[in-house]
This record gives sequence, structure tokens and C-alpha cells, in this order.
Amino acid sequence: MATIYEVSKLAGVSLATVSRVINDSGKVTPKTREKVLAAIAELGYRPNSMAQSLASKRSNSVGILIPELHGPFFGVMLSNIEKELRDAGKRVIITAGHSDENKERDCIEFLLGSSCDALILHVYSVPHDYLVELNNGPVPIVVLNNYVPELADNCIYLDNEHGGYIATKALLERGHTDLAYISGPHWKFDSFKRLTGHKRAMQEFGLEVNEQLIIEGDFEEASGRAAMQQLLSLGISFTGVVCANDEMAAGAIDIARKQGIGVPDDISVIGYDNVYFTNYLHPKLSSIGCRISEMGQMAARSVLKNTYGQTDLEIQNSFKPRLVLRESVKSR
Amino acid sequence: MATIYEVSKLAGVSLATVSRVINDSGKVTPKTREKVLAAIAELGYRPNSMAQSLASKRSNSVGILIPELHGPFFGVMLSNIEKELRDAGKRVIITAGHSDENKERDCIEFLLGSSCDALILHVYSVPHDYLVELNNGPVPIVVLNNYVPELADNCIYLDNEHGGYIATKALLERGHTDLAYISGPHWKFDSFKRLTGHKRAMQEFGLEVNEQLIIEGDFEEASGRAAMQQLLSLGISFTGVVCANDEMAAGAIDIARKQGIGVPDDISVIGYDNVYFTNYLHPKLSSIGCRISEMGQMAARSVLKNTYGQTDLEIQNSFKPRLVLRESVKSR
DNA sequence: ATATAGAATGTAACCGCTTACATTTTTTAC
DNA sequence: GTAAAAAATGTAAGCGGTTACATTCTATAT
Repeated sequence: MATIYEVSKLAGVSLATVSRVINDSGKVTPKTREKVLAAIAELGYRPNSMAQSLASKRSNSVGILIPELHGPFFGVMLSNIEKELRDAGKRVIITAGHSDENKERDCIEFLLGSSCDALILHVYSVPHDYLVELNNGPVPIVVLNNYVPELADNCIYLDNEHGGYIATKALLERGHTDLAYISGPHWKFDSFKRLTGHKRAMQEFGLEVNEQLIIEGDFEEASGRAAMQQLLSLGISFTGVVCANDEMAAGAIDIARKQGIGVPDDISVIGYDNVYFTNYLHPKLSSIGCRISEMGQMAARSVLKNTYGQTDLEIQNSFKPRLVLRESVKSR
Repeated sequence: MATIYEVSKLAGVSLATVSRVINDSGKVTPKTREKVLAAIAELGYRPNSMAQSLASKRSNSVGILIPELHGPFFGVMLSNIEKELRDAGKRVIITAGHSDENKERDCIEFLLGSSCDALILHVYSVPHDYLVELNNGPVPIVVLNNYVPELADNCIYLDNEHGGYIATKALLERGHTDLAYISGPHWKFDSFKRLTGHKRAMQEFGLEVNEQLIIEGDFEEASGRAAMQQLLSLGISFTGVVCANDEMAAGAIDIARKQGIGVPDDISVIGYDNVYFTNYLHPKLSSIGCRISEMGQMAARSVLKNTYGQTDLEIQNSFKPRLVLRESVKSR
């Protein structure tokens, strides 16, 4: 591989000049620029990014930590982060934290050791203090899908409380009064917030929430099945089920069907996340749209703005989920 | 950030010695190792990966090019690549090529300019020649989910012809004789191979394939709907539909249902990829399992073996898909 | 005790670039 | 035409490591 030195010799100019044309920095006469460009082309020269990084103290790469790389939610998020960042010529180094504190820490360590210029973190288990501390270090972070008060400006998040609220309200407004709720793990903050929103809506409508009708799942389809099973075995009647994500809703619907309970005829079901397969389900699942792409994009923009000096970018920190009505919800 | 120089001073040893303990290379007395380790801990020193890369001419990062970052197929693949690679301490730089030749080339250029030690490429549009040429360059590649004869040892792929064959055979063996086929884009090699396998199975069973019953979709759900629509409007009877992926199968089933055609009672449907949501569909979709995780993992191992010298790893280049029977297929 | 092989450590060149500063060239003003 | 200012280019010192080779210990053999 040719080096900048060889280019400079061939073009008959100094190293500095070659560097200038490569980076488009400083003034260079069109004529000499031509010469340099020609030499670069002739040698098939490509700057050595490691050397550039070392000398400039900027790696042009940003580290991403996301719970999983697969799955409809994270995939979309990642997709948008990558697009936005690569359009700006930045590299994206990804790691998966699997919602486990130690793994999340490992990933962060790993990314810190990778000379990232910034980190985009979608974590579940690492404590807030740790994030705050981290942000005081040399590499700035943006916290995705989570709100940390001390880091408010660096957070891009969804108002999950509102999401739980509107999901529930969608059913209440349609005449349902007896609702069940299939929750995600209570220790996951977004899951917890959704449930909080649910309770607020119930309260607002003057309804008692029956704790027996709140089942804790784990966001996986199987837990939705189990939850529905349990709900039906309770012998308490209800006409609507709010689920904390679409996978669990899919499982719940399937169990209902198997027990001869019609959705939405007997029971209305609403999911959360509005993941792409909601459309493939039968009945098509109503859900809560989470602005996943926008949040991903915004997280990327946040680092472009704060780390790479694209000061013209507008950052929106908080996103409001919205109701997406399909076939699984019916008025009574 | 502390440098190796400061560590060496604090520990009272030379740069070389510090480097040795960091990299666990060369001999170092336990005692001096202790001193160095202590100094490292005291300073909170972390090696500068850019400097390491530059000096060692090894970035420890591998570039990934994949059509999309989202979607059930690619997500799983990516997930396994990342896991395998990061367990080995390698960085993963990802890019999405969107099945477009120019974008794919851009991505490859981008990765080449990122000092990757190796590339894992899942491409659709870039010609074989280009890949062969590329592989002659300084950075080795592994071709994922595609077979390039000249690069046979660097390819990790699925036998898609076989997949199309067993999918079709699954229906034929269950007494179906009139089959329709919803294909992916013919220009995508995997899609084409699947169709080839379909035809072979038909032939083997002494059946004529009716070209009218082969509809070209684009792997998206909507095209599955459209294809089914078209098939039903043909007025040609058929009792089974083989789909080149699960999304299109989901669309096809939904259209059938809307037209009052029972699946699997009136028509059996089989998908391809065995993507996770096949389980959420109603009826649960039979499909062809594509060993996605294994291929992803194997691609990663291939680079660990060939680029990072883990010679003990066994590489399996070709994977056979397998039939996954669920509810959408029924004997007649 | 001494020579010597082998182990541990140190020295310094180098990896390929960026950039502050110095120098040279060109332009402008008079 | 000359001086001063501005623009273009060049020089060289890093950036923070790795590693070949040189040097200094240690341990073993004699």
C-alpha cells in the first residue's frame, strides 16, 4: 500500500500539501491539487485510517451498544443509526449487551478501548450513576431509549408512560372497562413506565385496577401465551388486554384463539412497539408506534452535533408514541 | 489519558516491558509484571488502540457488509457474527448495502478505508469478478450466503436449490400435485436457486410446471399479497403454494383468508427462511430453516481462522436447509 | 570463582499521518 | 519597481504504540 510519502514524492510536493488535499484543509493551488490527485490515482493511494486517527486524535468511529442486534425493534433502530452516521462518513462499531449488567459493562469497556469518538448506549442494567460517571470521562455518550435526569441533554427517549396511557385509553374510550395488562419485566424501566401509564389511564376513567389482572411477562411471545393462559384461568372477566409489546400480544391472541375466544369480538388486544410483523398477524394487531427510526436517527444526529461539530442540527430528545389502530381492537 | 510512557516511568521499567505485559508477549518476570500492572491500575491506563493498530499493522476490526441491518434474517446473522467476533476481542464495523450495486461498492470502499483486517460480505449486486479481484487485494474477504466458484473456500452459503427442492417436495409428498410458486426477484441468485430447486422437485415427481403459476415477488409481504391475488384470479386451480420467503407467505395467507380460502384446509402454504415470526402467524407457517445463526457464526470463524490465525477452527462452507413443518401444510 | 548460555529488560527506529510554525512565492498597494 | 501583506508550500515534531536488536542480568556448568 502506497503511503502519503510516496504520493508526495511522485507529485513533487511536501507531505503537508498532500495531507491538505486529502483532507481538503488549508489552501492549495488548483494546479498542485491536480498533481496530487493524479499521483494519488496513479498509486491507488488510500489514506491509512489508523495513522490518520492516531495523528488527529479522532477515530471517526462511534460505538453502539444495543441489547440485541436482531429483533424487530433493535434492528430498525440500528439501521437508522448506521445510515445517518455513515452518510456522515463515520464508522459504526456495534456490540450487544443482552440486557445483562456485566455484559453491558464489558461492551462499554470494549468500546472505550476502541478509540470511539462517542458512544450511543441503549442499556438496561447498568445503573444511572455509572452512566453519569462515564459521561464525565473523555468520550461523550448519548443514552438511547432511557431517560437519565443528570444526562437529560444526552438522552433520546420515548415517553413510555404516555404510551401505556394511550394504549389503555384506546380501549377505555371504546367502552371497555374490565382490562387486563400483560407487562414486561418490572425491573426494565420502559416496561415499568408503560404500566404506570396504564394505571393512570384507568384512574382517570375512575376504574379500579385489579392487580390480579396484571401479569408480568418477559417481552417474549411465550410469556404472552403463559400470561393469557393465566388470565383466562382466573375466572375474572375482562374484555380488553393491553400488552407491553407486540410479541407478547401475538402469543396472547394465539392462546385466546385456541380457547375459542374471538379477537377482537370477545376480547380486544393492543400491543406496543408497532413492530413490522403486527401487520402479518391475524387479526392485524393494533399497537403503539414507538418512533424507533426517528429515535435512532436522532441519536446519531446528537453525536454528529456534539462530537463532530455539525452545530446546525436540531436535536429532539423526547418522542411521543402514537396509537396505531388495526383490527385487534373493537368497540363494545 | 495516560500513555504507555507514563506507565513505564511509574513502574520504573522500559516502554518495551510495558508493551510486553499488555500484550502478554515475550518473557516478563512475575515481579516486574506486578509493578507494571500496578502502575497501569494506578493510572487507569488503557492502551490507545489507534496507536496499537498503526504500530502493529493490525486493527483488530472486521468489516461487515450486509443488505439490511433490520429484518429477521439479517438481524440474526449479524447477531451471531458479532458474538463470535467480539468474544475473540475483534471489533465489528457494520454497513448496509441495500442490495444496490453502487451502495455495495461504496460500503466496500468505506470498509477498505477503515483498515479492516478482513471483510465479511453479504452482497447481492456486485459482480463476482469484482469480488474475486477484491480478494486479490490486501484484505481478505469471506463471502456470506453466496457461492462464488473462484472463491469457494471463502464462501459460507446455503444450498438454496436444495431448499427450494425440499419445500416443494414437502407438498408433493403430501399428495399435492398442483402447485403455485411465489418467487423472489429472479435476479437475486438465492431466489433463483430456490426456484430451480422447486422445478427439479416437480420434475422428479413427473409434474409439469405451469409458468403462469410462478409469480415473481420482491420478498416483501405486499408482493406476497399481490402474487396470491393474481394467482387466485387466474382461475387455475392449485392446492399448494411454495413461497420463496416467509414474509411473502404471510401476505399470501392473509389474502387467501380474506377470500374465504382456508389455509391449510383448502391450500397448503410453505414459506422459506423460518424466520422467528413464523410462529406467531395463524396458521403457524411451515418453512425452510436456513441455518442463519450457524452461517453467521461460521463466517466469523472463517476470519478468525484465516486472518487471526486460530488454525484449530473447522470451517464448514456449505449448509443444508431443512424442513420445519408447522400448521400451514396439510396432506390431501 | 568464572565462563557462558539463556532469560529479562532496554534502546530506538518505525508505523503513516496531522499540524504548528517557518519559509517561500504571489499578490496588492503605492 | 519595491515593500508589505497574503497565500501557498515546506519542515519537522509529534501522535502512542510495537518490535528487532542490543544490553544487562541470572542461573547453570565447569
